[in-house]
Amino acid sequence: MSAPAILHADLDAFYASVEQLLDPALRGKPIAVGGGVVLAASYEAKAFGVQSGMPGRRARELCPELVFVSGRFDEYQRLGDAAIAVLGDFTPLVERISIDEAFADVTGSVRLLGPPEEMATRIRERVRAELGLPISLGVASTKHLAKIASQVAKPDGLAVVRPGTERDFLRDLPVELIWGVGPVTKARLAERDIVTIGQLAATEERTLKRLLGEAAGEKLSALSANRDARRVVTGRRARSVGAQSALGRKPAVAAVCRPTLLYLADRVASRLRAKGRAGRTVTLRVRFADLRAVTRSITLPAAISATAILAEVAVDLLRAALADHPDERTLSLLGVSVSQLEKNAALQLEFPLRLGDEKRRPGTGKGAARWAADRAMDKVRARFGRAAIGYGSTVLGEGRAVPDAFRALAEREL
DNA sequence: TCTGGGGTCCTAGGACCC
DNA sequence: TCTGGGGTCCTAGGACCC
Repeated sequence: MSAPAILHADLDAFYASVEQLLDPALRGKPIAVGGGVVLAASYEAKAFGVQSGMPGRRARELCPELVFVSGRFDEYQRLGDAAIAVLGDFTPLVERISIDEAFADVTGSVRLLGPPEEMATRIRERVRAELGLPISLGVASTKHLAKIASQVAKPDGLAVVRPGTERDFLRDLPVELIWGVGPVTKARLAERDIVTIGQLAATEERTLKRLLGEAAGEKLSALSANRDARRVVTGRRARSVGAQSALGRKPAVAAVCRPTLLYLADRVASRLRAKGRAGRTVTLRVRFADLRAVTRSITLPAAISATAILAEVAVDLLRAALADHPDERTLSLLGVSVSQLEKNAALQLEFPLRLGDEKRRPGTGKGAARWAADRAMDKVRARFGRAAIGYGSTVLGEGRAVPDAFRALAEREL
């Protein structure tokens, strides 16, 4: 077997590129997808400093001629899938990271399809010819290097790190190009005058562990010295499911909290049911007016996926969180997530509704009735769409910052 | 110039068990 | 009885990524 050959593919300014593809009038112009918040910006807009996550007002200040488009989320999904599928024509070992990004291990395809660099070139040509989209590729012997290479290649480029040149390639790059080094770690390293990956590699692992913790120290020590043993993994499954909503500034009263938690619980629980999964740990996230966030969680004796039960647990957790913060009476965000996922959704039929309740037989009692009601609602939605029937969605449906269709794009495969 | 939503992984302390 | 050590689970918080 020849040297490992890993590709990392990354569609450039993906949502914005799709909009410019579908509407030629937008090409060459600074555009942003979104409105209240910038969900994505074209390269022309980025040149003005416009970034995703930025408030729309701020973006307009930076770039007065910025064109806002509302977003065609079904097209993003379709084209993202199609681009990743091109990788699948070169190897079955494709690990999708997000809607617009994936790793591919082409080591086993070299003999049949040629050098990895040629495969990368053909992938870029095909995505351009068949889909009309720019895509950047990195080619290297590890995931870490391939990912950095694709960032270096952007926009619309190809970068190859040849076997044997890895350490040279890394030496003068800034530490923040390492996957997992963000602002905090960067600052902590800078205090020790560690700025480049070469300097990081020259630092004792002991020192890094003391500075950054056991796991982070070990990881950075390995990555900086080009010891990346991670394999490309197909079919990764989500380990948690969540939903959250920014509220602006809302009083912490039942009239606000209950419908919001019901809506969030419904989003989470219906996703779980659709995949025949359920989870034992429920985590509630609260952010107060000052943007300080706290979480409260509980691990249940059995996994759940019924909307009403999840909502009740979330309400209880919120009560506990508010009791611990009696001064905070204004909320800016609520979130609900479920983890410790299990395969069997039917387990919840035996879950007692209240602590101390006796065990119910499967198929009887309130839990079963609620589950059956949820299933019936799921079926109506499958035929007529999500808005046809529901709990809190109509309460919050209008005026929220981000459309449900965008939320769905960020969801991970369960 | 603190801004949206969906995620992953790590740490640290406490409870509990052997 | 006291002391020590190891392991697992749970909870809360935090850094980071797309």
